[in-house]
Amino acid sequence: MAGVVRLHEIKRTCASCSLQELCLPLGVNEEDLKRLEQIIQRGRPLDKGRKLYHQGDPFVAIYAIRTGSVKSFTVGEDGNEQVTGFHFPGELIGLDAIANNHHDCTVMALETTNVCEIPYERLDELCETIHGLRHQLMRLLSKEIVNDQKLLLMLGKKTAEERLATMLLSLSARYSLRGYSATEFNLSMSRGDIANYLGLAVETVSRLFARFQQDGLLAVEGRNLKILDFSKLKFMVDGCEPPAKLTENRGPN
Amino acid sequence: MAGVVRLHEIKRTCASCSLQELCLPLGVNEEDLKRLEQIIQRGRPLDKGRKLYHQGDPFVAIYAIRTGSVKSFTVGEDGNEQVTGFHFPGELIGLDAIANNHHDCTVMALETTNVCEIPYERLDELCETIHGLRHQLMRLLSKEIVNDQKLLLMLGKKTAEERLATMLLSLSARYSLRGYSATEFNLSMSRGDIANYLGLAVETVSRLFARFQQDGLLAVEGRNLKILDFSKLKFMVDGCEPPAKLTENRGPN
DNA sequence: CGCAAATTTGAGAGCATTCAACTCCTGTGG
DNA sequence: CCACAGGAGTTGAATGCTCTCAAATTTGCG
Repeated sequence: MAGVVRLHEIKRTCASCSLQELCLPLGVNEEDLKRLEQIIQRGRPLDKGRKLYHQGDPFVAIYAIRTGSVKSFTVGEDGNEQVTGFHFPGELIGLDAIANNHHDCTVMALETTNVCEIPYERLDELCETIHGLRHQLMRLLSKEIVNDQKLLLMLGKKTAEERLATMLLSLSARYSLRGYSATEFNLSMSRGDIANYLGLAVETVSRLFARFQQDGLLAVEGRNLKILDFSKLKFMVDGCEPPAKLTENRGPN
Repeated sequence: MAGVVRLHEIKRTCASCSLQELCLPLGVNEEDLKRLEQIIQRGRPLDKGRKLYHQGDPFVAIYAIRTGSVKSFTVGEDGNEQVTGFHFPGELIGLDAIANNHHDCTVMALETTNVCEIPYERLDELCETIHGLRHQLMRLLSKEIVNDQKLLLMLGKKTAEERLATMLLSLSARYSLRGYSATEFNLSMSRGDIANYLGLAVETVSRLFARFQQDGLLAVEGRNLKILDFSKLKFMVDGCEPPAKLTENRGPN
């Protein structure tokens, strides 16, 4: 319906997409890629605050972020939110819906965001014959499990300080992978989202940013962030000890 | 090598397995099931404390618990453990290894445990032609993501009390699904494992058990557990409010 | 039976939360 | 252009939940 003006941008193909290597096409040959492209739909941009899908929505498709960023969160029966993740270009979302045939979380745009919609049934059909695609999809599912488990480790054991440091380094690494600066970037999520995600109070996050800045680790100005001391941040994350070689004296096997 | 005595037990088939409906075979027809069975290996039982695989081991197969139970845990660089889950008959483990081609956690038997070993490459081959199998595998992967995210919600926001209540109810439901009593069962994991899993100190868990018992919610005696008041436990888990209908006055979409 | 590990119990300390007030930023309407 | 409303973010003070340390007690197993 919209003008044809930036059709070239909207109809961008996987083959020409810079995110190929992070996304579903990884490991799929050129020919098969064309078949994949045929089932992918690219709608209009999602404005900030708009939802891609709601918790409870029937499962129809999975989505890849093309530009922008989103947060996903679940709402418990008691009504309060838990942010389960932030997602950036090249990342696949909606995979949790395969289990129960409906989405278990809501996904909301943190800024203007473009997504690729991949109807699951048709993707599944393609998986039958395209081995690489099948495997990459599995890998991405598996990766999400690994990620969640890392997050678990974090929420279970780490202090507020360690949690924030971990998140900042994760963001930095992800931006870096996508060709952006690893040291300076803009947070697309609010302090509230960060706090919720990390299982902390907003005030605590605010105080931590203040302290990190005071300690010369960061330069923070609203949502603009500059990392000044990577090594100290990493030091926080790893606990305390440098990678010591543990002499395993545990049981057999 | 072992005697032929209980061969009938060891060579038990999927078709005759009572866990069929919880496990990989769900949605696979009889004929295809035979093909699946052919690739599955059932080794000797794993004694308590033995490890099924180590963090870092190359990825060869996924496993289904047949009898017994296991815990899975990751060891951070700083050396401390995080228990990421407990697994019971019918549950598939090792799925996290698909992502990076090596296991990201260690799995240890909590009691004598039998597992079915399913070589991944051959499973993948079967997935090519057996649609139901492919879909079930995806579902199980997805389910694990959903589970982890629920756990995240728990560790992020809940109090110690709520965490333990949540875990007990989860165990109860799982035992019940497997045909055991929902109200009385034996914990195969130590207090330490529980504490670690829930992100609490051992002492806290111990005190909670004492308090729950004192409040008439449970009867605890070592690892034997009887749930006396389900509704109160559920009440704890849900936060506080009965399923109130929230008048959603949020944004559009 | 006896040691070692697991569990329980007690007391005190600390980190993060909660409550409260205030500032800053943004967008809207006069 | 400016005043104002409202949300987002910051800062301060006090409470409290959970942890840590310490020691007693029980359980499991050789």
